[in-house]
Parts: sequence; structure tokens; C-alpha cells
Amino acid sequence: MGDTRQRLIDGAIETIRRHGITGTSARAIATTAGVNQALVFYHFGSVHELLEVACLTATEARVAPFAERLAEVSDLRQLLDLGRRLHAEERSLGNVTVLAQMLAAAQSDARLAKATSAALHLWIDPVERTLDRLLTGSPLAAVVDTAGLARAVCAGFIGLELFEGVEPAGAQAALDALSRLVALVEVVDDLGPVARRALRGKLRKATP
Amino acid sequence: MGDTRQRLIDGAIETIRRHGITGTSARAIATTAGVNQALVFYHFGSVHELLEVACLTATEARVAPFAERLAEVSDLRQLLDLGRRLHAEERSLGNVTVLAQMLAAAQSDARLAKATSAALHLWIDPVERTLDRLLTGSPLAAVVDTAGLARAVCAGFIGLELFEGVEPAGAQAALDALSRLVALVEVVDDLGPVARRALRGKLRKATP
DNA sequence: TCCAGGGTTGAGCAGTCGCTCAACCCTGCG
DNA sequence: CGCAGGGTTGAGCGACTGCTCAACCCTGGA
Repeated sequence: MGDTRQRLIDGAIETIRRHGITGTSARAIATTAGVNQALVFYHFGSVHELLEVACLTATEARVAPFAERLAEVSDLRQLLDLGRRLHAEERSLGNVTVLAQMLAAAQSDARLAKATSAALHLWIDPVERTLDRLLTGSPLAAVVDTAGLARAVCAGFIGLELFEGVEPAGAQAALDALSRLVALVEVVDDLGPVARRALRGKLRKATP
Repeated sequence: MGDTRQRLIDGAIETIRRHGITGTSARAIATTAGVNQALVFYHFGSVHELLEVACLTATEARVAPFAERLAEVSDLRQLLDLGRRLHAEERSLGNVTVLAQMLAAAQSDARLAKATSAALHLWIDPVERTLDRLLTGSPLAAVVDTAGLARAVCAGFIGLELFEGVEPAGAQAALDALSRLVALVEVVDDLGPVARRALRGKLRKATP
């Protein structure tokens, strides 16, 4: 019966969400899971192990619907709008609270860092692949590093997730502003040879 | 004698940096400060209070050299390059570890959230003012919300700070990619009436 | 019917947490 | 000199931490 195991994973996710990493202990997890605290160690060996599994599980669940819709995205602006809608319409879909909290905890725990990195790439990799797809054939492809850009996009999302706790309105405003910025980039892409020549010239002399 | 008080603040900052929020207790802070643990409560009343002061102090110290150089920035690209250099040349200048960790902890503690928000604005506000200055007169000013954009920029920095622990190379790549993206935006700004008309048209039909 | 074994339980261990407190040192003022 | 008071100390409180363990329930096979 994997029932208790699953309840513990769900309990861990729920506990991190509601009380942060600092408020997440074996007993706290077991309580929200409605289960005896000794079962944490019977099923996972340690709280660390459970947290790792929980982080991966939570991230996988959040990434899934996002990755599906990524396939339908056909330009940069749609990509960002997708993120913005996910963030706005349903926090349980778009948010990355668990991952953000785990990243903070992983900062001082090498074992957690490895598993958290894996979860992080569940976000980075699909975004990077989508960027690769969108930018092939575009003059942007020559100058923009999709790997770096994907990391920047994910870092932004994670940072905004942390803002939510202390300044709820700020996250949405930031996403809106970004959405408009991306529209500008696309304009460059639309403008034809004159703009592209200017762009290349500018980048040549300005890029380090 | 404000000596002990200051040592405790420095100790708190150092402890958060080295061991994260989860590894930061009154005893741990006192130990790295070389001071008796009871002094935490004598000088600050509670660990919460000390953490709040430490977060504000650390953030102020990091913001100061950044804000100085902000005055010399004359376009968007220089702004991002400044952030990139600060991040690269000296972690103790550019990084925002303490703030990132406090934001994570504040997620589940309303009292911490207030002070952390204040520290957060030590970053957001100068960036927003600089963006306001850079964009006055530019056609970008009409479409880009500087408040939102400033939050997006800071969120990106904070997210990248968390990346550093689990994927050290990723942060720099992300900053490089962003720097190139901003160069594109400036190209739009340089291009004259044709591009601006296209830009306005695109934004009109695409902005929700 | 018995028994083996996965799953579960509450008690409890050693250690740490935030925090308090009486006792102390040291400096400066009357 | 005495003594008040800011600053400091180590001990210790109750609560909580990760984790262990013997005892238990329950189901399935012999």
C-alpha cells in the first residue's frame, strides 16, 4: 500500500507551502498528513529524503500542465503570457513555492542541493527547448543564448514567487511589464533588414 | 558600547550566508559572533528582531555601492551590465543571499514579512527611479511600467542568487543573455518613426 | 490453526531550540 | 569609599527536533 507514502509526500508539500522550510519538521509533516511521525523514517529513512521526493513531485506536478501548453506556443510573447496566465489564474498551477523554499534550504545543504537542482531543471529544460524552437531561423538566435535566457526566465519566476509573500501585487505587475518588453523584442524581429543591420552593428560594438 | 550589538548583527549576516535560514539560531549567531547567546535577547529581545535588523543592514550595505553607480547609468544596457559586473566581480557586493533567505523565511512569518519588504524596497526603489529617468522622453515610457519592470529585475536577481547554490554557472549565463536582450530593446528605441509605428501597432493589438 | 512479515503505533532518547534568570564584572558618579 | 546600573555570563526551563525501538495490528500463506 503506497497510500501512506503518498500522504506523506502530499503532507510535506502542503507543510512547506503553508509554513515554509523553517516550519517543516517530521512531526509537522506527519500531522498534516494525518499519520504517525515514525512513518516518515520508516518510509523515507530521513526527513531530507522525504523533502527531496516531495520537491521533485511538487515540481513535476506544476511543470506538467505548463509543459503541455508550451507546445502550442509560437512566439516569445505567447511564452511569457503563458507564464503570466499560469501565475494569475491558479496559484496551484503556476506557483513554485516548494521549489523556491527548497532552493533556499539547499543553499546550506549539499545533499538537498543535488535533488533541488534536478527539480529546477524540470522547469529550465522545457523552457530552453521551447526557446530553441522559437528562435531557430530568427536573427535573434545568433545573439541570444537560449540556455542563459531560460535560466533567467526561471530565476525571474522563482524570485517573483518569493515576492508574493511580502508584496502580493508586485509579482503580477512585474509579469505584465516583462510581457510588454518581450513585445518590443519581437518588433525587432519583424522589422526586416534595416533593423537587423542596426541590431547587428549595435551588438558588435557593445557585446563584451 | 554598541560593539556587541554590531558583532551580533554581523554574526547574523555571516550565519545566514554560510548556513542559510534553517541553520541560523540564536546560539549559532552568538557563536560566530564570539559572544554569549543570552546577549541576543538582551540586545534585541528576540531572534526575529535581530534577523530583521541584520537583513536591513546587509541589504543597505549591498545596495549602497550599487546605487552610487546607478547615477552614472545612461541607458538600459548599462543598467544590466552594472548588475552583471556587480554579480561577477565580487559576490560580497552584488549578491543578495541574506535578502533571498529572509524572503524565504518571511513566506511563513508575517512579522518577518514586513521588515523583509522594507529591505526589498532598498533594491526596488533605486532601480525604479533609474528606469524612470532612463525612459522619460523615450517611446518606451508609454508602454513599459517602470514599477513592474523594476520588480521583475529585482526578482530575477534574487532568483539567480538562489541558483548559485545549486548551479553556480547558470547565474552568469542568465545575466549575459539578459544583457543581450536589453540591447535589442534599445535598438527599437534607436530606429525612428517606422519602427515606433510598428511597435505601437503591435502593442495595441497584443496588449490585454 | 499458526505464524511470518509488512505496516503502524506511542514512548522515549539525546540533542537543540527560544528564552529567562540570578549572579556576576566593570565603569562612573556621589 | 559605596553603590547604582549597563553589560555579560552560565545554568537551566519547557518545548521541540531527528530518529529509534519494542510492541502491536492485520493480512495472507502453510
